[in-house]
Amino acid sequence: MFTFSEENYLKAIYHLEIDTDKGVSTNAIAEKLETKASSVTDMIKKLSEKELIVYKKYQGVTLTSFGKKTAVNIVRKHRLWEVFLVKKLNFSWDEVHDIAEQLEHIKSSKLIQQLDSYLGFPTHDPHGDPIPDKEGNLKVIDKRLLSTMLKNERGICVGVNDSSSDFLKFLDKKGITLGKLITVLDKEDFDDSLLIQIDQKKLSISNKIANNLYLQKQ
Amino acid sequence: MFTFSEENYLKAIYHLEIDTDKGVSTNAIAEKLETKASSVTDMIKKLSEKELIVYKKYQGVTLTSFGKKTAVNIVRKHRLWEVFLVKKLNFSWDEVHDIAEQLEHIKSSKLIQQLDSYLGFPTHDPHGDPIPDKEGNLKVIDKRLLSTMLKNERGICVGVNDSSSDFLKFLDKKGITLGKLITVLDKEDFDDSLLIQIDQKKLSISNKIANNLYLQKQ
DNA sequence: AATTTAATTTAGACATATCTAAAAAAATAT
DNA sequence: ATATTTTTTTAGATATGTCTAAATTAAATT
Repeated sequence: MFTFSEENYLKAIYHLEIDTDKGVSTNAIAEKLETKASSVTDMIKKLSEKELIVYKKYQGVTLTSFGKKTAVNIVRKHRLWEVFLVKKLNFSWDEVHDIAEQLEHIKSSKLIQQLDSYLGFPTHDPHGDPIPDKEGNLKVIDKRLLSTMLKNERGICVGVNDSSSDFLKFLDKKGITLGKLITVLDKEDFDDSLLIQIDQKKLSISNKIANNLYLQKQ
Repeated sequence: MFTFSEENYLKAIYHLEIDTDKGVSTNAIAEKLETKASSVTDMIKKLSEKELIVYKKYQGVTLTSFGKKTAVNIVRKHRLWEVFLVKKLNFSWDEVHDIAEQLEHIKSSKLIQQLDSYLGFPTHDPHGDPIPDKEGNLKVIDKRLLSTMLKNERGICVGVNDSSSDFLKFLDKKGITLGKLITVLDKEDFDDSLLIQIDQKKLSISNKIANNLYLQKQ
């Protein structure tokens, strides 16, 4: 079907498209994939010939419906494998990304179908990101960044914006995991830091942290 | 570490080395991997530079201990994934080979360690082939081809020589699975076919079939 | 031992995916 | 509107892994 490289480009474009309404720029893709703009241009031509993306010179790219379907399927595989690693093989949520990056390229629709069923058709991965179903539909939940919440508001922690191992380990250390109830006790105007309540503890949280935590408002 | 292609060559050489005491020939590798001898020569040079194999022009190749260790690890991963697919994801034994060919290249020692533990440290894959342990040791069982057994001898079916989907489906159809007791009722000199007893049934088995079934003599 | 056949290697080509350096186009600033 | 900066593309190079066709070496046959 497609090469690993092609699949990685499609996934990158898919994620970048979510954050913008215009086309995705060559440089944005290069940055995301840690490669050079010239390499991106080369690959863009190839994906365009295969009708996975729409491309006009200097205009940025957008996924075709075929390209989007393909990209969503890769995301689906990535997130299902992450669930498998955490739920069945006892990995922690900060260890699974790199392995899932490999597993997402395994080609077998039956494999994914069976894995999905084996895991009980999960709707979210260990970081709270939604898992597309077989048709590519996402269960989007109404979530807000902790940084946008006001004093005395509260919500359940349902996701992270940054899945880096360092950030996730930090959350573990502070006892912040998905499903925990968080209440904003105070906001500090000076540095936008927050005083939050979680379990019995009070914690001071920097704006950078609050900008990477999603809550579902209660 | 190594590329998929390098790993596939190592695995092929490993399997071919078992059947011969001399070096493995270029043509044998080419046939096994369904590629051309010239491509094999190219790859041989590369593996030799990396000290995975010993190679002298026109002499055939042998794995170094480093090469063998690497190859055994790939075999280990392949067979563990096969067990996973059959035991956990309800695949049948004739469906797992191609998927395991992909999964065997996933790089993560922790993944394999956890998978091994999750599966209960299996010693054999769904086709009866032994799974090397972490150190690369194989539990070799004393098995004989059904075709070498004499009239009135019997044994437990413990493995197959040919893991092709067609052959395995044939065995399923005849009710021949690992663990079954098979008794040789008669041998036909004319075509070397066998009359065997399995469960309550009597079956006539061609020599080609008998040459691909391993029994553990009772 | 010479000849024929088979196996192996070399030479040169091609496709994929990447890169650097330079050129071209678009966006921004003066 | 012109000049400058940034973005994007092109041109040409490199590495991997493959191939065909030709040359070389080894093995088998007479």
